[in-house]
Amino acid sequence: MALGRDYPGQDCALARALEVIGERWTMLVLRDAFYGVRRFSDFHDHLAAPRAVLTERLATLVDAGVLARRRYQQSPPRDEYVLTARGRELWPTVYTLVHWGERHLSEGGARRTFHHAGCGHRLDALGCCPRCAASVPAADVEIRPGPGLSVVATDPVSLALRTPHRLLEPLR
Amino acid sequence: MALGRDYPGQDCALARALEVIGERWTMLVLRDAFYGVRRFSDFHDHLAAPRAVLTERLATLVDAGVLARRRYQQSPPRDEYVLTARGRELWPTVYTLVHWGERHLSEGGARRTFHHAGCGHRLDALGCCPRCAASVPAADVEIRPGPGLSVVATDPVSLALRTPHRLLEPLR
DNA sequence: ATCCTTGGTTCGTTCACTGAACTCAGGCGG
DNA sequence: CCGCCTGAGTTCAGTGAACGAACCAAGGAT
Repeated sequence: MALGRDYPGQDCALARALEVIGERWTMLVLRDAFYGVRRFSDFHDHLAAPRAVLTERLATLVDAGVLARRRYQQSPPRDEYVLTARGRELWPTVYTLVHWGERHLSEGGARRTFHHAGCGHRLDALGCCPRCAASVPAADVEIRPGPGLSVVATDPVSLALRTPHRLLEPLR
Repeated sequence: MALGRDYPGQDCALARALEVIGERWTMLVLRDAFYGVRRFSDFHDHLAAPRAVLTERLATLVDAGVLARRRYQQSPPRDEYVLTARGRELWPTVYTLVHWGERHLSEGGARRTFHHAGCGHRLDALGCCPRCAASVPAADVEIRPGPGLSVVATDPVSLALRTPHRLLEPLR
């Protein structure tokens, strides 16, 4: 009990949330899940996190009801990890943090831009469409490569994200 | 949790942001800063994080321009840590994560509720006021104790947060 | 029969977090 | 002047988590 991934004694919803999504790599796993990544090997190729850590994080997220593990083919048996409704509600958190990073820590312009898939307008700081004056759920967001995106990554996920893509749609 | 510092190879604003605020305890430090905590000993008493970790996290946040270290008295020399404009822009991230935790991980009702200080209405999922139909900056948010808040904590910060309080205002 | 792919598990090394003790400087009470 | 208190750290040994490379297994494909 001495060490741990939890925050005992913090009577706070933020601490509870961080026990689920605050561990190293977890937010990047969620980001990839929103981008359409669903398979273990794609998460691994794109993140370059140790496999054991990835296994553990995916299990934690499934236990918390953020991801669901689904069999998508029987032979050979293969599972994929998809966001649940509860997981999709984390989109504002992921988006606002990406937006903050783009604003304050990105030299050379945005790496990716996010648009309302209906009208094409770029989302504001909270993930709302300034034209439609409404918040945009993840399923209606289109992600596009931005001017600051480097071109060195060669893994399939990075390549797929070089073209505009709707969130939550599987990459392949 | 033992977070490493950085995410090399991730050409992504989220990874850059997590290198600043993704380490263990850092988000809770920011939450406390929004709640009005400014002094090292108050952070320490409220969080119960090891002093060495707290020292390092505060230094990282100051280096990143999220917090500013300010001398508030000369004799004896004492500094306080206050959110900068850049740090205050993290409010939507902190709020949406607290909101998600309250919705999905809090038994027995919300621990704290957040209101538009102008009109008293409770904020929605993105931190906007449903009455005024506008996003509410941290300085205009009032935090109130909720029905799920336990009463066991006895540190000065927890006690001060038993009464409604405007964000960013110093606790004492 | 052998190789390849997917999705892991195992394991030794390295590194970050923990808690307790220690430091230091400036008041303060007697 | 002496000892004690407070705020704000620093130091350090012990431990648990992350790392990465190797290994494993089931089911095709050649």
